[in-house]
Amino acid sequence: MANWNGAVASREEVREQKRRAALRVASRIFNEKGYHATSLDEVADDIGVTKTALYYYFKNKEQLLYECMKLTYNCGQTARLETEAMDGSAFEKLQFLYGRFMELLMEERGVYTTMANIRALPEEAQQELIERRRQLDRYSRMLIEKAIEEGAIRSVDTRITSNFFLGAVNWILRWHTEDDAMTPKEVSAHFLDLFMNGIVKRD
Amino acid sequence: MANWNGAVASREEVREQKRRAALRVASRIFNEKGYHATSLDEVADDIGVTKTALYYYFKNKEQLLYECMKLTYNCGQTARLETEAMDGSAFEKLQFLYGRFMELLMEERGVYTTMANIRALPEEAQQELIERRRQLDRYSRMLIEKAIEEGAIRSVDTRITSNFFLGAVNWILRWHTEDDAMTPKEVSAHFLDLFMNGIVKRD
DNA sequence: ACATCTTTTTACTCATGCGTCAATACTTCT
DNA sequence: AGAAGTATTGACGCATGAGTAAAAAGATGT
Repeated sequence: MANWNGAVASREEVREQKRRAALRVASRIFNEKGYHATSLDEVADDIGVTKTALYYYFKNKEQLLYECMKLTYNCGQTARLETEAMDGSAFEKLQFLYGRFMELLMEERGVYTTMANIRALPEEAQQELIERRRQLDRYSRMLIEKAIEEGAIRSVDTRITSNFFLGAVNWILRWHTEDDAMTPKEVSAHFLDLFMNGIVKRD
Repeated sequence: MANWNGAVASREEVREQKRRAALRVASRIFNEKGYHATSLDEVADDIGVTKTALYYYFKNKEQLLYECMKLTYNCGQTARLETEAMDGSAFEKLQFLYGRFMELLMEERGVYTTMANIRALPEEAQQELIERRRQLDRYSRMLIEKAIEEGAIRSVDTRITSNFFLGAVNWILRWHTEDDAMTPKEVSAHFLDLFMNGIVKRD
Protein backbone atom coordinates (compact mmCIF):
# COMPACT_ATOMS: atom_id res chain seq x y z
CA MET A 1 0.00 0.00 0.00
CA ALA A 2 1.60 3.23 -1.25
CA ASN A 3 1.24 6.52 0.63
CA TRP A 4 0.99 10.13 -0.65
CA ASN A 5 4.65 10.60 -1.45
CA GLY A 6 4.95 7.33 -3.23
CA ALA A 7 6.83 5.69 -0.35
CA VAL A 8 5.80 2.19 0.58
CA ALA A 9 5.54 0.42 3.90
CA SER A 10 7.82 -2.26 2.55
CA ARG A 11 7.88 -5.84 3.64
CA GLU A 12 11.10 -5.16 5.49
CA GLU A 13 9.53 -2.29 7.40
CA VAL A 14 6.42 -4.23 8.35
CA ARG A 15 8.57 -7.12 9.43
CA GLU A 16 10.70 -4.85 11.56
CA GLN A 17 7.63 -3.30 13.18
CA LYS A 18 6.27 -6.72 14.08
CA ARG A 19 9.61 -7.73 15.55
CA ARG A 20 9.61 -4.63 17.68
CA ALA A 21 6.07 -5.22 18.87
CA ALA A 22 6.97 -8.79 19.79
CA LEU A 23 10.02 -7.59 21.70
CA ARG A 24 7.96 -5.12 23.68
CA VAL A 25 5.45 -7.76 24.69
CA ALA A 26 8.11 -10.32 25.52
CA SER A 27 10.09 -7.79 27.49
CA ARG A 28 7.07 -6.84 29.54
CA ILE A 29 6.17 -10.42 30.40
CA PHE A 30 9.78 -11.40 31.11
CA ASN A 31 9.90 -8.49 33.52
CA GLU A 32 6.66 -9.40 35.18
CA LYS A 33 7.17 -13.13 35.56
CA GLY A 34 10.80 -13.79 34.82
CA TYR A 35 12.30 -15.44 31.77
CA HIS A 36 12.09 -19.06 32.82
CA ALA A 37 8.56 -18.72 34.12
CA THR A 38 7.35 -17.34 30.81
CA SER A 39 6.39 -19.71 28.02
CA LEU A 40 6.56 -18.72 24.39
CA ASP A 41 2.93 -19.73 24.07
CA GLU A 42 2.13 -17.01 26.58
CA VAL A 43 4.08 -14.37 24.70
CA ALA A 44 2.50 -15.44 21.42
CA ASP A 45 -1.02 -15.47 22.91
CA ASP A 46 -0.53 -11.96 24.17
CA ILE A 47 0.52 -10.76 20.74
CA GLY A 48 -2.33 -12.66 19.14
CA VAL A 49 -0.45 -15.24 17.13
CA THR A 50 0.74 -18.78 17.69
CA LYS A 51 4.07 -19.72 19.14
CA THR A 52 5.30 -20.96 15.80
CA ALA A 53 4.94 -17.50 14.30
CA LEU A 54 7.53 -16.25 16.75
CA TYR A 55 10.03 -18.70 15.32
CA TYR A 56 9.65 -16.95 12.02
CA TYR A 57 11.10 -13.83 13.62
CA PHE A 58 13.43 -15.21 16.28
CA LYS A 59 15.72 -18.19 16.17
CA ASN A 60 14.72 -19.37 19.62
CA LYS A 61 13.70 -18.23 23.10
CA GLU A 62 17.25 -17.33 24.03
CA GLN A 63 17.59 -14.98 21.12
CA LEU A 64 14.33 -13.31 22.07
CA LEU A 65 15.71 -12.64 25.52
CA TYR A 66 19.01 -11.50 24.10
CA GLU A 67 17.35 -8.91 21.91
CA CYS A 68 15.17 -7.70 24.76
CA MET A 69 18.28 -7.16 26.79
CA LYS A 70 20.04 -5.34 24.02
CA LEU A 71 17.20 -2.84 23.80
CA THR A 72 17.58 -2.35 27.49
CA TYR A 73 21.28 -1.77 27.45
CA ASN A 74 20.79 0.75 24.73
CA CYS A 75 19.30 3.05 27.37
CA GLY A 76 22.57 3.15 29.22
CA GLN A 77 24.59 3.46 26.07
CA THR A 78 22.43 6.29 24.74
CA ALA A 79 22.76 8.18 27.99
CA ARG A 80 26.51 7.69 27.96
CA LEU A 81 26.98 8.77 24.36
CA GLU A 82 24.85 11.86 24.83
CA THR A 83 26.87 12.76 27.88
CA GLU A 84 30.19 12.22 26.18
CA ALA A 85 29.10 14.58 23.42
CA MET A 86 28.27 17.39 25.78
CA ASP A 87 30.29 20.27 27.22
CA GLY A 88 30.59 21.09 30.89
CA SER A 89 32.23 20.01 34.11
CA ALA A 90 32.41 16.40 35.24
CA PHE A 91 29.92 17.30 37.93
CA GLU A 92 27.40 18.54 35.39
CA LYS A 93 28.02 15.53 33.19
CA LEU A 94 27.49 13.17 36.08
CA GLN A 95 24.12 14.68 36.80
CA PHE A 96 23.11 14.63 33.18
CA LEU A 97 24.21 11.01 32.71
CA TYR A 98 22.18 9.69 35.59
CA GLY A 99 19.21 11.95 34.91
CA ARG A 100 18.99 10.88 31.29
CA PHE A 101 19.53 7.24 32.14
CA MET A 102 16.65 7.30 34.60
CA GLU A 103 14.31 8.99 32.18
CA LEU A 104 15.10 6.53 29.40
CA LEU A 105 14.58 3.61 31.73
CA MET A 106 11.18 4.76 32.88
CA GLU A 107 10.12 5.53 29.34
CA GLU A 108 11.37 2.29 27.84
CA ARG A 109 10.96 -0.05 30.82
CA GLY A 110 12.81 -3.34 31.01
CA VAL A 111 16.15 -3.48 32.79
CA TYR A 112 15.38 -5.33 35.88
CA THR A 113 14.56 -8.84 34.80
CA THR A 114 16.99 -8.70 31.99
CA MET A 115 19.78 -8.22 34.51
CA ALA A 116 18.43 -11.01 36.61
CA ASN A 117 18.15 -13.48 33.76
CA ILE A 118 21.41 -12.84 32.05
CA ARG A 119 22.60 -16.27 33.13
CA ALA A 120 20.02 -17.83 30.88
CA LEU A 121 22.07 -16.75 27.88
CA PRO A 122 25.05 -18.57 26.38
CA GLU A 123 28.42 -17.49 27.71
CA GLU A 124 29.32 -15.41 24.68
CA ALA A 125 26.18 -13.30 24.79
CA GLN A 126 26.58 -12.84 28.53
CA GLN A 127 30.07 -11.50 28.09
CA GLU A 128 28.98 -9.03 25.48
CA LEU A 129 26.21 -7.65 27.66
CA ILE A 130 28.38 -7.57 30.75
CA GLU A 131 30.99 -5.65 28.82
CA ARG A 132 28.37 -3.10 27.83
CA ARG A 133 27.36 -2.67 31.41
CA ARG A 134 30.96 -2.24 32.45
CA GLN A 135 31.39 0.59 30.00
CA LEU A 136 28.63 2.53 31.69
CA ASP A 137 30.00 1.71 35.08
CA ARG A 138 33.55 2.73 34.18
CA TYR A 139 32.34 5.96 32.68
CA SER A 140 30.25 6.79 35.70
CA ARG A 141 33.15 6.10 38.07
CA MET A 142 35.49 8.18 35.96
CA LEU A 143 33.10 11.12 36.19
CA ILE A 144 32.88 10.74 39.94
CA GLU A 145 36.66 10.82 40.22
CA LYS A 146 36.94 13.88 38.02
CA ALA A 147 34.21 15.66 39.94
CA ILE A 148 36.18 14.98 43.11
CA GLU A 149 39.29 16.49 41.51
CA GLU A 150 37.22 19.48 40.46
CA GLY A 151 36.35 19.92 44.08
CA ALA A 152 32.62 19.69 43.35
CA ILE A 153 31.96 16.58 45.39
CA ARG A 154 33.38 14.97 48.50
CA SER A 155 36.08 12.36 48.18
CA VAL A 156 33.80 9.34 48.31
CA ASP A 157 34.65 5.76 47.36
CA THR A 158 33.80 5.51 43.66
CA ARG A 159 32.92 1.84 43.71
CA ILE A 160 30.53 2.14 46.60
CA THR A 161 29.05 5.38 45.38
CA SER A 162 28.48 4.11 41.89
CA ASN A 163 26.84 0.96 43.16
CA PHE A 164 24.78 2.93 45.63
CA PHE A 165 23.16 5.07 43.01
CA LEU A 166 22.98 2.41 40.32
CA GLY A 167 21.05 0.26 42.75
CA ALA A 168 18.54 2.96 43.52
CA VAL A 169 18.13 3.59 39.81
CA ASN A 170 17.72 -0.01 38.75
CA TRP A 171 15.13 -0.48 41.44
CA ILE A 172 12.95 2.26 40.05
CA LEU A 173 11.16 -0.07 37.68
CA ARG A 174 10.06 -2.13 40.65
CA TRP A 175 7.84 0.57 42.04
CA HIS A 176 7.34 3.20 39.34
CA THR A 177 4.45 2.31 37.03
CA GLU A 178 3.49 3.71 33.69
CA ASP A 179 0.52 5.52 35.23
CA ASP A 180 2.43 6.64 38.29
CA ALA A 181 1.55 9.86 40.08
CA MET A 182 5.01 11.10 39.28
CA THR A 183 6.41 11.58 35.81
CA PRO A 184 9.79 10.16 34.83
CA LYS A 185 11.24 13.67 34.87
CA GLU A 186 9.98 14.35 38.39
CA VAL A 187 11.32 11.09 39.75
CA SER A 188 14.61 11.66 38.02
CA ALA A 189 14.96 15.16 39.48
CA HIS A 190 14.05 13.98 42.96
CA PHE A 191 16.55 11.16 42.83
CA LEU A 192 19.32 13.44 41.68
CA ASP A 193 18.55 15.83 44.51
CA LEU A 194 18.73 13.01 47.04
CA PHE A 195 21.93 11.71 45.55
CA MET A 196 23.60 15.12 45.49
CA ASN A 197 22.39 16.58 48.75
CA GLY A 198 21.36 13.70 50.97
CA ILE A 199 18.49 14.05 53.37
CA VAL A 200 20.09 15.85 56.28
CA LYS A 201 18.89 19.41 56.84
CA ARG A 202 21.46 22.22 56.85
CA ASP A 203 21.33 25.90 57.68
CA MET B 1 24.66 -39.85 70.73
CA ALA B 2 24.66 -38.32 74.20
CA ASN B 3 27.09 -35.55 75.15
CA TRP B 4 28.74 -34.74 78.50
CA ASN B 5 25.74 -33.17 80.18
CA GLY B 6 23.41 -35.93 79.17
CA ALA B 7 21.78 -33.83 76.50
CA VAL B 8 21.12 -35.54 73.19
CA ALA B 9 21.21 -34.35 69.64
CA SER B 10 17.66 -35.58 69.28
CA ARG B 11 16.07 -36.64 66.05
CA GLU B 12 14.14 -33.40 66.03
CA GLU B 13 17.29 -31.35 66.36
CA VAL B 14 19.15 -33.21 63.63
CA ARG B 15 16.16 -32.94 61.40
CA GLU B 16 15.97 -29.20 61.98
CA GLN B 17 19.66 -28.78 61.24
CA LYS B 18 19.32 -30.64 57.97
CA ARG B 19 16.32 -28.53 57.02
CA ARG B 20 18.34 -25.42 57.68
CA ALA B 21 21.27 -26.63 55.64
CA ALA B 22 18.95 -27.45 52.77
CA LEU B 23 17.40 -23.99 52.96
CA ARG B 24 20.79 -22.32 52.81
CA VAL B 25 21.81 -24.27 49.74
CA ALA B 26 18.49 -23.76 48.00
CA SER B 27 18.52 -20.08 48.82
CA ARG B 28 21.97 -19.64 47.37
CA ILE B 29 21.14 -21.40 44.13
CA PHE B 30 17.79 -19.66 43.77
CA ASN B 31 19.65 -16.40 44.13
CA GLU B 32 22.29 -17.34 41.63
CA LYS B 33 20.09 -18.80 38.93
CA GLY B 34 16.55 -17.88 39.78
CA TYR B 35 13.80 -20.11 41.12
CA HIS B 36 12.41 -21.42 37.85
CA ALA B 37 15.84 -22.08 36.39
CA THR B 38 16.79 -24.22 39.37
CA SER B 39 15.83 -27.88 39.45
CA LEU B 40 15.38 -29.78 42.66
CA ASP B 41 17.87 -32.33 41.39
CA GLU B 42 20.43 -29.55 41.34
CA VAL B 43 19.69 -28.49 44.88
CA ALA B 44 19.77 -32.07 46.06
CA ASP B 45 23.03 -32.80 44.23
CA ASP B 46 24.63 -29.83 45.87
CA ILE B 47 23.60 -31.03 49.30
CA GLY B 48 24.72 -34.55 48.46
CA VAL B 49 21.41 -36.41 48.52
CA THR B 50 18.77 -37.33 45.97
CA LYS B 51 15.84 -35.16 45.07
CA THR B 52 13.43 -37.49 46.78
CA ALA B 53 15.13 -36.87 50.10
CA LEU B 54 14.12 -33.22 49.85
CA TYR B 55 10.49 -34.26 49.71
CA TYR B 56 10.91 -35.81 53.09
CA TYR B 57 11.63 -32.34 54.48
CA PHE B 58 9.57 -30.09 52.23
CA LYS B 59 6.14 -30.62 50.78
CA ASN B 60 7.16 -29.35 47.35
CA LYS B 61 9.33 -26.85 45.50
CA GLU B 62 7.01 -23.97 46.27
CA GLN B 63 7.26 -24.57 49.96
CA LEU B 64 11.02 -24.64 49.73
CA LEU B 65 10.96 -21.22 48.10
CA TYR B 66 8.44 -19.96 50.61
CA GLU B 67 10.64 -20.90 53.53
CA CYS B 68 13.70 -19.37 51.89
CA MET B 69 11.79 -16.14 51.54
CA LYS B 70 10.60 -16.21 55.10
CA LEU B 71 14.18 -16.41 56.33
CA THR B 72 14.93 -13.44 54.16
CA TYR B 73 12.10 -11.31 55.40
CA ASN B 74 13.16 -12.04 58.90
CA CYS B 75 16.12 -9.72 58.30
CA GLY B 76 13.80 -6.79 57.79
CA GLN B 77 11.58 -7.78 60.63
CA THR B 78 14.49 -8.23 63.00
CA ALA B 79 15.86 -4.83 62.10
CA ARG B 80 12.46 -3.26 62.61
CA LEU B 81 11.82 -4.93 65.95
CA GLU B 82 15.23 -3.99 67.26
CA THR B 83 14.65 -0.42 66.19
CA GLU B 84 11.21 -0.25 67.77
CA ALA B 85 12.67 -1.40 71.04
CA MET B 86 15.29 1.31 71.13
CA ASP B 87 15.32 4.83 72.56
CA GLY B 88 16.28 7.93 70.63
CA SER B 89 15.09 10.37 68.01
CA ALA B 90 13.40 9.30 64.79
CA PHE B 91 16.55 10.40 62.99
CA GLU B 92 18.71 8.08 65.05
CA LYS B 93 16.22 5.27 64.66
CA LEU B 94 16.14 5.71 60.92
CA GLN B 95 19.88 5.34 60.71
CA PHE B 96 19.90 2.34 62.97
CA LEU B 97 17.09 0.63 61.06
CA TYR B 98 18.78 0.88 57.71
CA GLY B 99 22.23 0.17 59.05
CA ARG B 100 21.08 -2.97 60.83
CA PHE B 101 19.04 -4.08 57.85
CA MET B 102 22.02 -3.80 55.55
CA GLU B 103 24.29 -5.71 57.86
CA LEU B 104 21.80 -8.53 58.30
CA LEU B 105 21.30 -8.76 54.57
CA MET B 106 24.97 -9.04 53.83
CA GLU B 107 25.48 -11.57 56.58
CA GLU B 108 22.50 -13.73 55.70
CA ARG B 109 22.30 -13.12 51.96
CA GLY B 110 19.14 -13.90 50.02
CA VAL B 111 16.63 -11.10 49.40
CA TYR B 112 17.09 -10.40 45.82
CA THR B 113 15.78 -13.44 44.07
CA THR B 114 13.18 -14.00 46.65
CA MET B 115 11.67 -10.63 45.78
CA ALA B 116 11.90 -11.39 42.10
CA ASN B 117 10.31 -14.81 42.37
CA ILE B 118 7.50 -14.01 44.71
CA ARG B 119 5.06 -14.51 41.87
CA ALA B 120 5.94 -18.17 41.79
CA LEU B 121 4.11 -18.62 45.08
CA PRO B 122 0.37 -19.16 45.54
CA GLU B 123 -1.64 -15.99 46.09
CA GLU B 124 -2.03 -16.51 49.81
CA ALA B 125 1.68 -16.85 50.48
CA GLN B 126 2.41 -13.86 48.27
CA GLN B 127 0.03 -11.70 50.26
CA GLU B 128 1.61 -12.71 53.53
CA LEU B 129 5.09 -11.84 52.33
CA ILE B 130 3.99 -8.61 50.70
CA GLU B 131 2.31 -7.60 53.91
CA ARG B 132 5.56 -8.21 55.77
CA ARG B 133 7.40 -6.04 53.34
CA ARG B 134 4.81 -3.30 53.72
CA GLN B 135 5.32 -3.26 57.44
CA LEU B 136 8.96 -2.43 56.99
CA ASP B 137 8.14 0.13 54.34
CA ARG B 138 5.46 1.81 56.46
CA TYR B 139 7.75 1.92 59.44
CA SER B 140 10.57 3.41 57.45
CA ARG B 141 8.32 6.09 55.97
CA MET B 142 6.94 6.91 59.36
CA LEU B 143 10.43 7.45 60.68
CA ILE B 144 11.25 9.73 57.77
CA GLU B 145 8.17 11.82 58.48
CA LYS B 146 8.97 12.09 62.15
CA ALA B 147 12.55 13.01 61.41
CA ILE B 148 11.26 15.79 59.20
CA GLU B 149 9.05 17.03 62.03
CA GLU B 150 12.04 16.88 64.34
CA GLY B 151 13.79 19.18 61.91
CA ALA B 152 16.64 16.74 61.47
CA ILE B 153 16.11 16.12 57.78
CA ARG B 154 14.79 18.10 54.83
CA SER B 155 11.16 17.81 53.85
CA VAL B 156 11.62 15.16 51.20
CA ASP B 157 8.93 13.00 49.61
CA THR B 158 8.72 9.93 51.83
CA ARG B 159 7.66 7.56 49.07
CA ILE B 160 10.45 8.54 46.74
CA THR B 161 13.03 8.70 49.48
CA SER B 162 12.11 5.34 50.92
CA ASN B 163 12.23 3.71 47.50
CA PHE B 164 15.47 5.45 46.69
CA PHE B 165 17.30 4.00 49.61
CA LEU B 166 15.56 0.65 49.63
CA GLY B 167 16.64 0.19 46.04
CA ALA B 168 20.26 0.93 46.79
CA VAL B 169 20.09 -1.48 49.72
CA ASN B 170 18.42 -4.33 47.90
CA TRP B 171 20.96 -4.02 45.15
CA ILE B 172 23.83 -4.58 47.52
CA LEU B 173 23.65 -8.34 47.17
CA ARG B 174 24.21 -7.96 43.45
CA TRP B 175 27.73 -6.65 43.85
CA HIS B 176 28.86 -7.35 47.40
CA THR B 177 30.34 -10.81 47.76
CA GLU B 178 31.12 -12.83 50.82
CA ASP B 179 34.85 -12.27 50.34
CA ASP B 180 34.47 -8.62 49.39
CA ALA B 181 37.19 -6.11 50.15
CA MET B 182 34.72 -4.28 52.35
CA THR B 183 33.03 -5.73 55.41
CA PRO B 184 29.28 -5.49 55.85
CA LYS B 185 29.79 -2.87 58.54
CA GLU B 186 31.94 -0.71 56.29
CA VAL B 187 29.51 -0.86 53.40
CA SER B 188 26.66 -0.12 55.73
CA ALA B 189 28.42 2.93 57.17
CA HIS B 190 29.36 4.26 53.76
CA PHE B 191 25.83 3.88 52.45
CA LEU B 192 24.39 5.67 55.44
CA ASP B 193 26.83 8.51 54.93
CA LEU B 194 25.85 8.84 51.28
CA PHE B 195 22.18 8.69 52.14
CA MET B 196 22.45 11.30 54.87
CA ASN B 197 24.91 13.72 53.34
CA GLY B 198 24.84 13.19 49.60
CA ILE B 199 27.96 13.60 47.54
CA VAL B 200 28.13 17.37 47.10
CA LYS B 201 31.01 19.06 48.88
CA ARG B 202 30.22 21.87 51.32
CA ASP B 203 32.30 24.34 53.25
C1' DA C 1 19.72 -60.30 67.76
C1' DC C 2 15.21 -58.46 66.68
C1' DA C 3 11.45 -55.26 65.95
C1' DT C 4 10.27 -50.59 65.08
C1' DC C 5 10.73 -46.30 63.47
C1' DT C 6 13.17 -42.87 60.57
C1' DT C 7 15.55 -41.60 56.51
C1' DT C 8 17.06 -42.18 51.82
C1' DT C 9 17.01 -44.35 47.42
C1' DT C 10 15.61 -46.49 42.94
C1' DA C 11 12.47 -46.54 39.53
C1' DC C 12 8.80 -44.78 37.86
C1' DT C 13 4.55 -41.28 35.99
C1' DC C 14 3.09 -37.26 34.09
C1' DA C 15 2.76 -32.43 32.62
C1' DT C 16 4.93 -28.62 30.56
C1' DG C 17 7.02 -26.27 27.08
C1' DC C 18 10.81 -25.80 23.49
C1' DG C 19 11.51 -26.45 18.92
C1' DT C 20 10.36 -28.71 14.06
C1' DC C 21 7.84 -29.98 9.83
C1' DA C 22 4.69 -29.95 6.46
C1' DA C 23 0.61 -27.93 5.13
C1' DT C 24 -2.14 -23.74 4.53
C1' DA C 25 -3.40 -18.83 4.12
C1' DC C 26 -2.16 -14.42 2.66
C1' DT C 27 0.51 -10.79 -0.56
C1' DT C 28 2.34 -8.98 -4.40
C1' DC C 29 3.70 -8.86 -8.98
C1' DT C 30 3.09 -10.14 -13.79
C1' DA D 1 -6.05 -15.32 -12.89
C1' DG D 2 -2.04 -17.51 -11.55
C1' DA D 3 2.72 -17.90 -10.00
C1' DA D 4 6.17 -16.86 -6.61
C1' DG D 5 7.19 -15.50 -2.70
C1' DT D 6 5.96 -14.36 2.46
C1' DA D 7 3.66 -15.22 6.74
C1' DT D 8 1.14 -18.22 9.87
C1' DT D 9 -0.82 -22.42 11.53
C1' DG D 10 -1.82 -27.23 13.56
C1' DA D 11 0.03 -31.32 14.87
C1' DC D 12 3.81 -33.49 16.44
C1' DG D 13 8.71 -35.21 18.80
C1' DC D 14 11.33 -34.93 22.56
C1' DA D 15 13.79 -33.43 26.78
C1' DT D 16 13.42 -31.73 31.28
C1' DG D 17 12.00 -31.70 35.69
C1' DA D 18 8.14 -31.99 39.43
C1' DG D 19 6.20 -35.19 42.19
C1' DT D 20 5.00 -40.39 43.87
C1' DA D 21 5.27 -45.25 45.58
C1' DA D 22 7.49 -48.94 47.24
C1' DA D 23 11.55 -50.92 48.64
C1' DA D 24 16.04 -50.62 50.91
C1' DA D 25 19.22 -48.79 54.26
C1' DG D 26 20.16 -46.85 58.69
C1' DA D 27 19.00 -45.74 63.72
C1' DT D 28 17.15 -46.77 68.21
C1' DG D 29 15.39 -49.19 71.89
C1' DT D 30 14.42 -53.99 74.09
